[in-house]
Amino acid sequence: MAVDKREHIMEHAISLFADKGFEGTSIRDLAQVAGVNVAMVNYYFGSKEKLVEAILEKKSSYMKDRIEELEANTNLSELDKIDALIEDYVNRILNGASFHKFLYKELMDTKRDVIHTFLNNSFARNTRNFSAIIQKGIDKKVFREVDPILTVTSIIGSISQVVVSKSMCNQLLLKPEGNEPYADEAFKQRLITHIKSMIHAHLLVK
Amino acid sequence: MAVDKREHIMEHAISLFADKGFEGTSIRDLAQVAGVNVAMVNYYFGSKEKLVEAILEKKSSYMKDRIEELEANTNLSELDKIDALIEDYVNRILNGASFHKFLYKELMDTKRDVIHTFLNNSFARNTRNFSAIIQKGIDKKVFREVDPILTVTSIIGSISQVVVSKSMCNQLLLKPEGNEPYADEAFKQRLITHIKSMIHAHLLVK
DNA sequence: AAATATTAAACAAACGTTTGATTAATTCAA
DNA sequence: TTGAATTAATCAAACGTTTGTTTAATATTT
Repeated sequence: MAVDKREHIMEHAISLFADKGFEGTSIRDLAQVAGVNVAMVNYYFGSKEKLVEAILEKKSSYMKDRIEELEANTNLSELDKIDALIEDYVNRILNGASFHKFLYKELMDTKRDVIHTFLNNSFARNTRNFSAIIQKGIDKKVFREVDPILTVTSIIGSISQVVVSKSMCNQLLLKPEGNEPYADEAFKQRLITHIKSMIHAHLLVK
Repeated sequence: MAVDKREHIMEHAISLFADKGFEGTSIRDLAQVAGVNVAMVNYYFGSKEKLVEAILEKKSSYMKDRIEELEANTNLSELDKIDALIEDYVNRILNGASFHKFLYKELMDTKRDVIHTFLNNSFARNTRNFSAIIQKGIDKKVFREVDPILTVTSIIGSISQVVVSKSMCNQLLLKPEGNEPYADEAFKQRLITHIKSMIHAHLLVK
């Protein structure tokens, strides 16, 4: 049961950190929500900060492998690779919306330096690797001479913007408060379609 | 000196809240950085939370007025209005990068309910008003039948993504740590050019 | 002199963490 | 397979700090 309980605590921590922030979530809050004793967090993870590191270690190879795999793939066209990445990003980010929100908060936060640096490097490397695919398409003269880094920034930014606030999202979709937009397959598809359409026009059109 | 000191405290608060978060910034931190006594924050603002409300009240008509003004304007084409808004957003957000980061964190955070609700409504309303301009362009058959809400989401998301982390931004621009990318006029222009180019292709091309 | 601004000190509450006792699970010789 | 020995897990209580805030005295302005 030991491993299960660790993950049980981590899942609740992700959701609380996403909504209330790291400092905004007390270990007593977390313990209560997760249904464990206050001492358990320090027992299993050593400290509140190490809990964050454990969460990142567990969850954070994230898109890295997928991007590098696609970058190396020689069968797919650059446009196919970008389409695949758009789909993957939307699915990964929307399915793990709380985790992504939590990542984002930590990325913005300079307080926990090791974590801040780690996340900055991860995000920057993923963006760079992704943009290398676009650059290859430009070199092959399949794509227009767009700004590869900022194009990737727009893709990630489009998805992240959606995930920043559930209630803003519901307002924009004209859904009632309490709706779960990120779990809605139709919305996921709508977002994928929009981003693909925008990026295709951006990359391909004269 | 009273008003000046109030604003002096607010400016330092914005920058600290942006980097360390609301709960991550103690009043003692703030007082020291701002060079005032700990009691001054409560003396001038009443509480730490009311300090946030004062900051929002001061700074947060933000883009609302500009969007509504442009929406009502009958001289400009829809495309001109969108271009104007892209420029305004980039300039406003990058010039007030700390403030925007702080806004974003509060938008993501559900802990302070009044503020969370207020910001959600503001962001949603701005997005809706902005998208109404796009909708009008679609109705006039000047624009393609794009997704207006998600198109605005992409514009705002593209800019926000840049502002989320200064060190990620510097890494991507191949600038040394410590560089101030948001103050760089050339980068601002590069971002404006990219977004305009992407959105134009998205809106206009068959 | 009255009102406003500033201060150091003190407040209770909440914080992350540790403790020492208790229970549950596992190990392993008989 | 049993039952003592060892380890792991859980708990309530307490620890020392830090937190936001208040106080009461002092300084400055008006």
